[in-house]
Amino acid sequence: MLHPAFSDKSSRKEVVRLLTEHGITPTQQRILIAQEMLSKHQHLSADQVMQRVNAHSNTVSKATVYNTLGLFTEKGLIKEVIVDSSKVFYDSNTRHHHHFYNVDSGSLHDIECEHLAIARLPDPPAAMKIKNVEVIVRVSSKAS
Amino acid sequence: MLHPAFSDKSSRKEVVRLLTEHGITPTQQRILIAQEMLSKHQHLSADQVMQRVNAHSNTVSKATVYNTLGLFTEKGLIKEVIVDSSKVFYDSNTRHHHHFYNVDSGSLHDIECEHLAIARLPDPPAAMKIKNVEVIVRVSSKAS
DNA sequence: TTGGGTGCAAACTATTTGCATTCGA
DNA sequence: TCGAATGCAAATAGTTTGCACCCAA
Repeated sequence: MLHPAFSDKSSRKEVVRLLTEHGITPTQQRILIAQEMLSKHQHLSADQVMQRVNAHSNTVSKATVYNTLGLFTEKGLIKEVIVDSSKVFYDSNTRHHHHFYNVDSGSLHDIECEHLAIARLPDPPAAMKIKNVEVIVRVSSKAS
Repeated sequence: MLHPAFSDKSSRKEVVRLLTEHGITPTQQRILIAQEMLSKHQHLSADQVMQRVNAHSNTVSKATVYNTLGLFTEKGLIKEVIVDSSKVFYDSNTRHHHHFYNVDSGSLHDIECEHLAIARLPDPPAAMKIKNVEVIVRVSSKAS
């Protein structure tokens, strides 16, 4: 299941359209980062994005990667996943869903919403509204 | 609801017994940290523990606070709560439960297990076993 | 004496910030 | 042109590590 706006490895033109639609000025660096991040459903850390974008050339600085991923998140292009205290993951699947987190390998797997139901969610504290409900299922290898 | 082993603000003697029972050598610093952390059900960051322990005296270093909280977690005296990319919270409630996380104030509130049921949890990936299932309900003030 | 346990300063890592430079409309 | 975007360096904050010291066997 790919990003709503994509059907295969993102062409530059598709990426430019998508950024524009989300109110993001499509610059050279942002296009490179978006192509890497949105080409398929995946969970990448900022550092992984940095490495992939700069695998051949060396055109995007670390600060720009961080700032750009933050911008994409704010604009709703991607989502942050907080499961590990040591780093943030960015998820190109923006549909509401949950995660298996493999604590041995550090890898994430989606749990589609229709495969996990929450019954009896209590009311939030007074004067608060629910922003989202996230389920993290931490797994480890049976051996360990 | 207090820590299983406590009925009120922890006395030094109670803390020493609890540490010993969990296989932790009760040193001066560990006792101070345990008294602060375990006196009631609460969610504190390492930094908050540091400040409280050293509020009057200045006897425990930052590294020792981190190492000690890590040790307590490993020995099952407290639990880590990962809801915010900027810091880890430590929870003196070791029973299985979930959390409301107020993204405005950064405060956590327990959701007791019996108030939240999960239906249809899918099987974990092959050769993996479930370590825990954690639900985070992020809330914000209705106004914002 | 000696070896693991303890505590802390310093190191490390992820992330953010400030500002001079460059780019895109 | 000119404000927005970028890149870099340095700052920051949370956390981890390396090593001196201590204590029980």
